[in-house]
Amino acid sequence: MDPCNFFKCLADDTRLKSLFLIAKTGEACVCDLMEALELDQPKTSRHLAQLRKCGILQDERRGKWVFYKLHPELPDWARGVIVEAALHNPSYFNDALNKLMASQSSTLNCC
Amino acid sequence: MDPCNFFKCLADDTRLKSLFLIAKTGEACVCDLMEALELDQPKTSRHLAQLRKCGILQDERRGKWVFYKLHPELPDWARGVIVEAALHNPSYFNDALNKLMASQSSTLNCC
DNA sequence: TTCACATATGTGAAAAAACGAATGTGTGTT
DNA sequence: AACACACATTCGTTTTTTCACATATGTGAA
Repeated sequence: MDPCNFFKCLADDTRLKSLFLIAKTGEACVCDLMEALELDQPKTSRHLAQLRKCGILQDERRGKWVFYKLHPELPDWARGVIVEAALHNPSYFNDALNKLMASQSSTLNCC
Repeated sequence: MDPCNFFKCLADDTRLKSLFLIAKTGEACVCDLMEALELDQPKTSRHLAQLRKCGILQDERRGKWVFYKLHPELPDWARGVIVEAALHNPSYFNDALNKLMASQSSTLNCC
């Protein structure tokens, strides 16, 4: 995990918010992230793919859906950066987090 | 300090190594950073200026030289990100750090 | 004031990253 | 098999970032 590449991955609004949301909730599927961040599907998917390819996220398919979580082998310092940054910048993604948690706890939700 | 902009500032080899060097040594002047990182002068200066303008670094002129250090009002979480990342990635900038410390401790050095 | 040195900035070109739209792939259902 | 849905990827374009080169500014010494 080259530190410069790692920070490049965090240096985008879509990716950083996705990471914060996933760090806070443990995991999330693509459709919930799309709705929480109000993004179209290809954009969401492309950024998640980038985070997966560099080893920050791990994906897991369950039926039709794909869930993303922080990669279990992500180095502790890198995980710490994400968690601490999320902890100290709640206003940056609070709206999205509320939407995401509402989806995840709703029985009406797709997944 | 918007977290996305903060990470954008770290997402470049020159800037990240400069920050790591400054975090490790406390402060450094532009000419020492240039030599340690083997970069030309405008490139070094431009990246340091970017870090200064976004509030990560503070500059201080002493005679002909300008010294940079981490900004005293940098939020703790942001300082922690830089310090922890540097601590866990020594091989990323160790060569440059050795050169920098050699310059700083040499009486032959310019500043 | 003139000069040498250290640092900063303006400019246009090149490289890299992000984008939207269309299409492809995998899965469960009928 | 045919279909609907969730997600991934390709492609050409636009935007953003980085770069090298030239030039400007600030400082101390002669």
